Amino acid sequence: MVAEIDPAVLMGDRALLGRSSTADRVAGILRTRISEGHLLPGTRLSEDAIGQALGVSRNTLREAFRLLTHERLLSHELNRGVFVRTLTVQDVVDIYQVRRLIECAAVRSLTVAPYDLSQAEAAVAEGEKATSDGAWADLGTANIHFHHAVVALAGSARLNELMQGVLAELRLVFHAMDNPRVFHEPYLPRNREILSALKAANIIKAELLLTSYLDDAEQQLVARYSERIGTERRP
Amino acid sequence: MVAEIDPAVLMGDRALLGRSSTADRVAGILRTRISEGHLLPGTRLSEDAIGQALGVSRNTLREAFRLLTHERLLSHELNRGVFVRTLTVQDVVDIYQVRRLIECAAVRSLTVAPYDLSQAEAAVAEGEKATSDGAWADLGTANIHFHHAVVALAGSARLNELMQGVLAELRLVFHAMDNPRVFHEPYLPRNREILSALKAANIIKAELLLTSYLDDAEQQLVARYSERIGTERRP
DNA sequence: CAGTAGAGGATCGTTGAACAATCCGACAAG
DNA sequence: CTTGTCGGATTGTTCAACGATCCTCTACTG
Repeated sequence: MVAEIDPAVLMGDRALLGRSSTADRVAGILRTRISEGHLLPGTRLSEDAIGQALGVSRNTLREAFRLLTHERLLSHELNRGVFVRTLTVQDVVDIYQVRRLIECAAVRSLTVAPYDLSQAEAAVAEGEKATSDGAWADLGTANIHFHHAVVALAGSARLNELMQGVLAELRLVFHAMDNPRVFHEPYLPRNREILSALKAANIIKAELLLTSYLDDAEQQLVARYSERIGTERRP
Repeated sequence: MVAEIDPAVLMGDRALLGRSSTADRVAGILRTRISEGHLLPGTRLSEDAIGQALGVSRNTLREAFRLLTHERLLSHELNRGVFVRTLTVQDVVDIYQVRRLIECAAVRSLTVAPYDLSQAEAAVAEGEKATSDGAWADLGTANIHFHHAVVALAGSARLNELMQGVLAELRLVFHAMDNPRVFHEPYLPRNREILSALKAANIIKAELLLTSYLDDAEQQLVARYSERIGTERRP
């Protein structure tokens, strides 16, 4: 009898194999364009124009739109087309409500000692590198990575996905901040502080730090965002 | 000047008005068919057959499939088609991990006294009516409604939507229970107990009850579901 | 002059057909 | 029993077309 192959070995390769589909690739392109701020909120995405630009059919493009609409990056208005989503202040408040509940719950769920903080550690390092490079947009990304890593501690695929979506939405709001440095930089040391508390297995402290972090960010963002929206009424 | 109409009055009608789109309606039909158990997990949904049966084009049907795939009710395998999702035991575990975190977090977030328990109250009543009618499938639905109401206490649209999806997935698992009565009935009084604790503003007790509820349900479901899957290997 | 009605153009929603790519099952060969 | 191959069936993708809907601009009426 020949030695059999452990099926688990091949599991990782499955993703490489299965991922194709033009619609997915188109969605990926648009997703990065949006999250990097090249397509600003409110922009209308014409099926004809984009389909022609990317060289895909309208049907395929519509499937890509559908994908991004469910990720809340696009909003779809019947017979009017799709637009890059414009978040309301209420959306921002809801996003932070979700973050408060889920991130804190993820931290509080850490009872067994050996939990893996390497992702969170890496995200903080990423943020410190971005700071020393003066790449403030990357700093925002690193902060997002850190909080994603915090949620990942709960070990739930569904929660990870939700958080990924929520944080992608949050990026749309970040683009309304005209000075990313003054907004993002103060939060980097706070992330490291949270990480330290987690390392020390001081769950209570970590949760308190996290809560105040989110409260402050929300307050700052809402204040800045609401006045920003007020000035943008006239295109 | 003609008397003006209060805009709020028309808000309710908007949903009726705005909802069109053949794809959405098709998705709705399939969604209820699946959640009510007429389409069992593993069933393959042929584009040709269903498109012809519902009288819609293949393209439109594919948009509907895309919708339901993102709701995790269908699984889409490239070049093979879409199937009614078959959850793994790992999925069930993840679903209960999500429920534990979110439902408990929602309860714990109740600090201000006047929170609205009418939805939860109604769900328990719905369950008691289903029990007295002997409608055990409705009892399962009522239990789901109760826990949805618990999450709704957090007041977050995004959390509500997540929970709706997770509970819809859970319905797929429930259909694998051959005796819905013995599975669902014991949980009804526990829901009422949780409701009572909430009414008395005893948050800590409510959270403890909720945790043990979810632990028990998960354990029972995993045990029953894993052996069920084992027997279904041969079609 | 203001306000409304209507025509026109642009875009979307949906359909049907077509072709290539891929998968599945059966059958034959080793 | 396993492996290779073939043909049918289904999906992935594109294209063209038509009706429906919305937006804008014009012209008419008071």
